Amino acid sequence: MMMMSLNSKQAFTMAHTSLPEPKYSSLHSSSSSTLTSNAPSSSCSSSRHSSSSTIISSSGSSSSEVMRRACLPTPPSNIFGGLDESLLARAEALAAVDIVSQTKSHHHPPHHSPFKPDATYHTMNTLPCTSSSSSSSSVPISHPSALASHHHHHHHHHHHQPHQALEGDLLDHITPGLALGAMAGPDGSVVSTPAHPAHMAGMNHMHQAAINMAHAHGLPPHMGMNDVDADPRDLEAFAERFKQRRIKLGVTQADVGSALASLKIPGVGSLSQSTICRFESLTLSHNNMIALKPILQAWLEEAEKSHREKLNKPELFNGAEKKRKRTSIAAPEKRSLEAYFAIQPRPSSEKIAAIAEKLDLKKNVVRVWFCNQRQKQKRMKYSACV
DNA sequence: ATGCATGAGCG
DNA sequence: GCTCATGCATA
Repeated sequence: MMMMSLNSKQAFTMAHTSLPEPKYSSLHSSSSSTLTSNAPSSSCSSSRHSSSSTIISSSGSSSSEVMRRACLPTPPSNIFGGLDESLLARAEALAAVDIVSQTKSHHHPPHHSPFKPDATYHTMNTLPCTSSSSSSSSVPISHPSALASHHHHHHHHHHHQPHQALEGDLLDHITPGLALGAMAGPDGSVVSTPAHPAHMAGMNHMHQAAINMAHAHGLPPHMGMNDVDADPRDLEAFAERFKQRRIKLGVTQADVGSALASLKIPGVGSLSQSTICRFESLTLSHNNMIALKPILQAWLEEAEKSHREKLNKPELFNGAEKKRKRTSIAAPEKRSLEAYFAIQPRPSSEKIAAIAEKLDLKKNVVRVWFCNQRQKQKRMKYSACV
């Protein structure tokens, strides 16, 4: 498999209504709770979905994602005044149109499965799981101190609050449709993924204190708390250098992630390939970037040091359950969600429920989608900085 | 490289 | 129930 070169780096400067985002407490002491407490899950594949919108028809999501970010149909900000409904309707209409146009211009695998309502596909391959990087200890990093202290240059104007009226109307608008079309439980949500108790077996714990300790311990004095004030520009530069040097060392993102555990920095375990990738591409929050920087920098220095040693004397050693299902939201539904998001990024629970039913998705899926969408907006490159 | 998800912590 | 940091599963 080759990797896609699609880069998510698009310039994009824009004023989205930004975030109020005041605090940063974070810290993650992840514990290996094998419980399946939440996860409202729902019946796995079949179940309600009468909506004709086929789910499968979508697949070119990644590229569209980029486009999406690049050119968001930012709605006039006065929307909340009163034309919300019309706007929404319009957005949906547009979405519908898009669907059509896109559909025809779409290539697609010849094979067409009947279609899945939920669009969730499972792949349960039960690996004996002796995989190499099994240590799934996560590293809850974050810099309370950093955050708390002074840094952060977040400014942004905040956005106005949508009015309740909007919500009401919006719902009214929506509800009728689904009532007729699809039936679902009262709350529409229900069952869900079988719950995968096994997937987070070994997370570790950590506290901010530990992090601070980490700095006190193995990290160069000049970088510990200092990078607290790292400005976006520095982070970007570092990320870039990091990637370059990492590649030069012939190490993959995944390798870096698991190698972090070897640094033995108190409280620092391993990280996933995803996180390393996001760090390099700056698709993490500013704070997360700052928290990770010293750790990755420490790794980089260690790695280069040992690499040099190897070069000097190369001759000395020449030897040598079920898985989580990923829900897939079809393009049409996604467009609708985006339309809603443009109007109201933080829909109420009720509204989420209504949207979920209308799109024939699980409520939890919709809720999570909105959460993730909000997080995306906060990603470094496109929001807070620069 | 990214989409959808989990879970800690905080209200 | 949200925000955040992260991760698994996937394209």
